[in-house]
Amino acid sequence: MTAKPPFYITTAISYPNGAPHIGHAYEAIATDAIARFHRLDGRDVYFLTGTDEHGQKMLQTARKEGIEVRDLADRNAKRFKEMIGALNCSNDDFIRTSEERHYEASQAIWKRMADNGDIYKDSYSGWYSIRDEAYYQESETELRDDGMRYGPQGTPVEWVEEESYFFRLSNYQDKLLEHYEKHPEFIGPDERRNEVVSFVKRGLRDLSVSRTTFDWGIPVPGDEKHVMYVWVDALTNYITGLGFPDEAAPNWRYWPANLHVIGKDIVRFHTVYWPAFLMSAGIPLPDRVFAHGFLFNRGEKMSKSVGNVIDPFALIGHYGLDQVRYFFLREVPFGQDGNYSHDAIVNRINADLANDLGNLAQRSLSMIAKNCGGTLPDCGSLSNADKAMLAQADAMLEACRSAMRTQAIHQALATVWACVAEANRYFASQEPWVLRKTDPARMGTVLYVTAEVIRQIAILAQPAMPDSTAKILDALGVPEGARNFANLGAEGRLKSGTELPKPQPVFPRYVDEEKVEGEA
RNA sequence: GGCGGAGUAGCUCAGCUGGUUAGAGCAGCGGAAUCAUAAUCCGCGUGUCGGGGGUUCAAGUCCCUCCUCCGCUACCA
Repeated sequence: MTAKPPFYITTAISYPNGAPHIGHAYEAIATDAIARFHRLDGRDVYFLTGTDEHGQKMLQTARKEGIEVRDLADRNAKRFKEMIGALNCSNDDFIRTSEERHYEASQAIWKRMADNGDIYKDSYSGWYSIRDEAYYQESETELRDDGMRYGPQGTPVEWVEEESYFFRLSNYQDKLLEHYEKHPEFIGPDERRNEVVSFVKRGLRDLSVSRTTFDWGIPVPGDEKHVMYVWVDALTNYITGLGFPDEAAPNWRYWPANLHVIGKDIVRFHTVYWPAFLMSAGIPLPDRVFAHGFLFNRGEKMSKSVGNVIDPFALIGHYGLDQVRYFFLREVPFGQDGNYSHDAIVNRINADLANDLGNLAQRSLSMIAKNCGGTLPDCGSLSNADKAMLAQADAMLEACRSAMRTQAIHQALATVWACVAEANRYFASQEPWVLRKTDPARMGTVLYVTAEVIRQIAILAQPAMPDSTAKILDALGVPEGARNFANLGAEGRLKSGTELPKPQPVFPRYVDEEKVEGEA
């Protein structure tokens, strides 16, 4: 018995200056599915998610609401944590950057970078927009008739000079390029890697990593009027979560991370700044950073003004949690942008879940209940059709693994649903309802084969739909301890004679109540 | 402007290093069956493979050019 190999996976941490939205939910669902996949495949998985709570925007939001920033952080972080729970995520921890442990970790990595000579004090100046919380090049700004200067977002800017610590990012250009070269899998999808490489090739400037204009952040060690600017603070969460700087901590063995799942908008921070920080601090680099796309509601970007902001809690309340998880994972090629609409969700729920899988399980299990005394029938000698059906089911695991190596979750599910479709064809062509009268033993074999195929389908669909697949596996009499990928294939075949509970439909059809609410 | 990607059936997309009548899912139309959640199964596509030119015995697949769309082009996360 060898120890399970570790697998450390993270989501980006969410900025909780507002309520969680569908984008946050999507990232959490996808990361959870990947985590569950590897857990079922025999890895020792550690899954971290959380909130990134510092910065000026949090302060501004708190001021606007007339509350203390820490209270705002507490309130909203709680809501994000609730969302993670409501989505049935299997995370091992939920980190908040306002926690004491994170202050320790961030100051430790800062010191290591400073000890390595990569941090120096200088002054930072430029046209600053308070509203954007960003500096701009003079060329990006314009002087308008009112005598005020405006930034590219149309917000007023003012000339600011600020003392700041800098990180010598410029020293890491060659090292980073070499790393991308030697580890082509470091950035995914591939299109993102090309963008990053071309960005780094243009040359890197040193990075401002502290601020003195606000104090809601982690103090710079030895110079407390500075707080760390977002990059060091936020990215460090990935090692805080494992006990850094205590490298003897029990969870430190999970580092380096196998996978950081992030949105495409923060690719640079994770594939340029983060590895440079880690190199500087003498910490090994993560294996891979994968950027997913954005979700659009009927082709439109979600925005408050358009009024199409979808609350994840409302969504899962309306369609069902596993239905929503399945929809996003199956419908959107992971890594690309995706569209969702009420019609698209209903279509997936009814076609893939209710009609194809749910109905297949129900029709076969009902026959077993009615014609085989409620126990799993004997498996007689196998016909070529039986063998072909089982072979396709047995082959799913390798195809899914191959897809999941590049986070192609949608492809893994497509593989499973191709088997669902084949099982429906198999069932229809074998006509067990006819065999019931002509050859009951043969009917038993067909029902056995069908049940066995459903078993494997359900096991492989667990990462996407943990609760629903558990119900199916219960209905098949599969013990709790026999639901891992190790139980797939010929070794794990269903045992004839097992008593089965009375079958219950698992995936109800979604019936449109004549176009009501839920304008999803 | 520079670099990169994309434009294939009503919709969403597969089509690797060029080679039999260009495919899948969904939607649509017709039929079969009745075990099942009116679910399932079978059959049905005359698509200018964005436009034009070229290379080749042969191009959706290579080259040139044009059009359209998208991403990246550093410090909001």
